[in-house]
Amino acid sequence: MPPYHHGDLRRAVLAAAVDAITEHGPAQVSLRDLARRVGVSHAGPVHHFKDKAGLLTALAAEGFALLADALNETRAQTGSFVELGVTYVRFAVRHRAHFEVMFRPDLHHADDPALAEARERAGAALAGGVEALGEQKTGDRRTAGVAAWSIVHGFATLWNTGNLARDDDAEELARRVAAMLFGDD
Amino acid sequence: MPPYHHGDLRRAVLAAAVDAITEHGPAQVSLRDLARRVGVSHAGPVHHFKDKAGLLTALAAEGFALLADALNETRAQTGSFVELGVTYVRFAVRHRAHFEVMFRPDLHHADDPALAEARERAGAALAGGVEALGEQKTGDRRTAGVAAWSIVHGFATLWNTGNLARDDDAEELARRVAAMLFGDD
DNA sequence: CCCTTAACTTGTCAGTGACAAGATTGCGCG
DNA sequence: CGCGCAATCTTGTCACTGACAAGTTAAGGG
Repeated sequence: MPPYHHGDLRRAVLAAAVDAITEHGPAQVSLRDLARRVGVSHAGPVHHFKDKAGLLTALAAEGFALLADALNETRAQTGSFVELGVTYVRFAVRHRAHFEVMFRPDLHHADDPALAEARERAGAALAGGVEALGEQKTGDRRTAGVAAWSIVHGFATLWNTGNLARDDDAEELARRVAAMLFGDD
Repeated sequence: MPPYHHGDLRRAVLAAAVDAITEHGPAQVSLRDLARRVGVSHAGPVHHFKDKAGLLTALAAEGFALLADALNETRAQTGSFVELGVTYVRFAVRHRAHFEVMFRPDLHHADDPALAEARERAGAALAGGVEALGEQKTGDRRTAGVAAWSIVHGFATLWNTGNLARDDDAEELARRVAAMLFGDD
């Protein structure tokens, strides 16, 4: 007989959600299935997330936080924009479930402060990497930032949706693609 | 009393789906709601699409066909890669519902031949635009193609998910971003 | 030791996707 | 002209889902 109190239901449900989404995509996960996986009654998770959207919002926030950490780490280590882009792509591939939920605002509670803050942090980390590029290469800095984000985000999305040939290594191809944007810095 | 046979249910349901997805996102559309909008019983649409996934697959195929047409048209008119990219973005913004479904393979019947063929056609149109670029600019042609697709797809996705500032004009900003990839050709 | 409150369960309701079986209609073919 | 067949649509049903309401259990501060 399992104990009445799970102990760390919130974390367990989030982990189960990652598994379920990785297997079947975010569209087909159900709160009830997650509850079953974790071994808890069908309304258990509701207490922690309020909503299905609440669950996915929490997942998205966690994802942005993880991304921000990863970006800041490679920024501290290399200072290279290309490697920052590779980190972005690596995150998207390795944390596919998080990544898919992060950019699906129709599944979120748009006003969630934790989500907004985490998103902000990740955006700043990415923008900081573009700052490091010389002025002559980037032209307008804001446009350069949008271009940088676009190319790595697009690559990650296309890779994850199976639109790029799978015989390449994602990171290696991403490195060559990112290098095409701003010379090879 | 409406007639027993609708006449063009397939087209009507697809159109209703576009409206519904534009309003509420692809996650919350229900076959039953579409049936209601069109004025037909809840199982009517099933006959034409078999599945919910079948409906979305048909929508995606229609989207790829429209995109291929648009790309081929501007390719015939300008031959400029930048304008091809702008066309890609314009399509994504103007046909948001189609675009969202097109790149969500977890909602499709992956083996649908019509979808594969339409996707093929759009891919070829895009690749053709990159061919036109001089060899010295592109380096490896395959990598250049991936980079081109990535940057316009990423921009379109970020714009549609509300991650880019809305005070810009999408097409104008997209033009500047695309121009950053291969000089300004 | 109590009692407040967080954590979880049980029960229920409307809405959904899928399927089966029946009703209606248009159309080809004799 | 009319008969029958197949496509189109309807009605009925089932298991599953998200949301909510109300009850149960346990933990921890006073």
